[in-house]
Amino acid sequence: MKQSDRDRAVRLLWDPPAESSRGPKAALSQSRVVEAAMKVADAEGVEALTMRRVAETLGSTAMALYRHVPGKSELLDLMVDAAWGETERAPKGPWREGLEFYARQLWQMYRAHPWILQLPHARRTPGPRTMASFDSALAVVSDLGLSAEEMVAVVTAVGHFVDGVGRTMADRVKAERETGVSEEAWWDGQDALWAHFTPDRLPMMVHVWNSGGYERPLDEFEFGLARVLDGLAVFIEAEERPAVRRETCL
Amino acid sequence: MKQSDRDRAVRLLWDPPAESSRGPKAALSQSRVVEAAMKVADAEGVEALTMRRVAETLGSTAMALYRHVPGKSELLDLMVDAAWGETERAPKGPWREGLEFYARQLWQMYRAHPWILQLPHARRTPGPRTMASFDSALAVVSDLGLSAEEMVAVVTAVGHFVDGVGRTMADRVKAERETGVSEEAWWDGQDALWAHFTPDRLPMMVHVWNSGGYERPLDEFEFGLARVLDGLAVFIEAEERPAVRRETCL
DNA sequence: ACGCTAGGTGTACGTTGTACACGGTTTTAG
DNA sequence: CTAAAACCGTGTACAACGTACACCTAGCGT
Repeated sequence: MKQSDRDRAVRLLWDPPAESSRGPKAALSQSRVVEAAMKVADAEGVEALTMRRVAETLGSTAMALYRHVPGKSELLDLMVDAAWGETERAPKGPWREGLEFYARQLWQMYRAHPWILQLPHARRTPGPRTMASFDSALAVVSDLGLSAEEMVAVVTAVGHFVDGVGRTMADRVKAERETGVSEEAWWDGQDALWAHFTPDRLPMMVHVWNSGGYERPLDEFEFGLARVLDGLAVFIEAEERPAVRRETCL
Repeated sequence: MKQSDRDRAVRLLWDPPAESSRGPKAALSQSRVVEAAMKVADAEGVEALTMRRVAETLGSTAMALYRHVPGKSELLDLMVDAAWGETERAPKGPWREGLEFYARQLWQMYRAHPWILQLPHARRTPGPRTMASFDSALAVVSDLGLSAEEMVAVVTAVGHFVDGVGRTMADRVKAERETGVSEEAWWDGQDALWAHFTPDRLPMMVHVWNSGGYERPLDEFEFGLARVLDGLAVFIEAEERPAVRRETCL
């Protein structure tokens, strides 16, 4: 990606597009394209999100979209920021409630728009609404005597956990939509697989299965979130914090 | 996916392929194809993983691969299980060391084969090596008086966190490979973006930035893992455990 | 009234997974 | 020893993808 492309992406997201007066009245607009694209992705998944399909739902042609959006990549940028725009900012108050609120907003966004988790995340130019949400999360942990690095680490730790559960959830939603088979029905049909789960090979797995460990599974999001917040509490409320400082991990 | 496809996928992973005696000597084999595919994915990313590209590295043609692997989807199944085969089983011992070991094995696998995190995960037929690793993780938490559901929840919570950091890491690796620009250099070149980060819009973000919160970031994996394990410790070592039971979250 | 500008269309290209028909090679059956 | 059967690898072909390019048309500013 060239510098010019990056700057264009920034303008696209941060400077609202000026509408022109000349030429024929536009049947489409940037926001209409973005909305239509989100509807397609919500209903049919990211793999159905093609320029032709979006155009079709708008009663237009693929190439018409390019008058309102520079390309598919930038369309995705706009869609992601629009999704963040639907989240609420974390409120001021006790850090634990605030972080939990942030996590639940994230989770809700991923449930409404699971395609976000199937998109590449790094190097995506962050939009104003994305940043506003992150800013509100930082505010939640701003009065705890944490260093700036620690504030960032705390918020991103929550984010990483929600990303992890979210991805699993998104994959399941996608599989159910594509196959029309529920998660439960799918595993029930795997007799050929179960035959290989023998006590000599997978002792714990078989034991857990026979103890009903998969009949009423704990909610993965609720359980994990509670643990993560407990762990952050240990860190935040410690008298002296360990110095877990290193160069960037990558 | 039809039942026959599922059963075939199971056989593919769990029953070692019998080699045939008739016909010309095979220049390729299933394991050679899988190895070559992993090398391509490691070096060039999952988007470069095309049948033609894999065949090319083997000095063969795309269609030749179909004699050894039913299709691309099954090839991915085999690749994933092969990657799990490179991990070590978590040792018996104190639960915290065991879970940490499991998390580090996961992390190491994701660093060696970041493409795993870009593949759909749900409904992938688990192979023997995948299951063996999971089984060893269950064994680590088997003597703590947890219920079967809780054992599963604890292990998957760790998995979800590592998945989350891993995905971020994988995206960064991919972006660096594709663009040839390091993460740091990329953000340095985003002057047009920084111009929009004003104190009135993003007060905390600007404050954190000015306090050097991004100069020496904490290691996201190490920091988060310590918090998650702390949180699990609170749960595991509690006198009475809360009953966080619900129907499946999805 | 005229021309510039911008919106929308149709065609075309290279790349993907893989179905299908084919030709060559080796082992087994008679 | 010969013929058949089984198997390996190749070449061609198709539909779907993002999008470059050339084109036509509608409407505002002069």
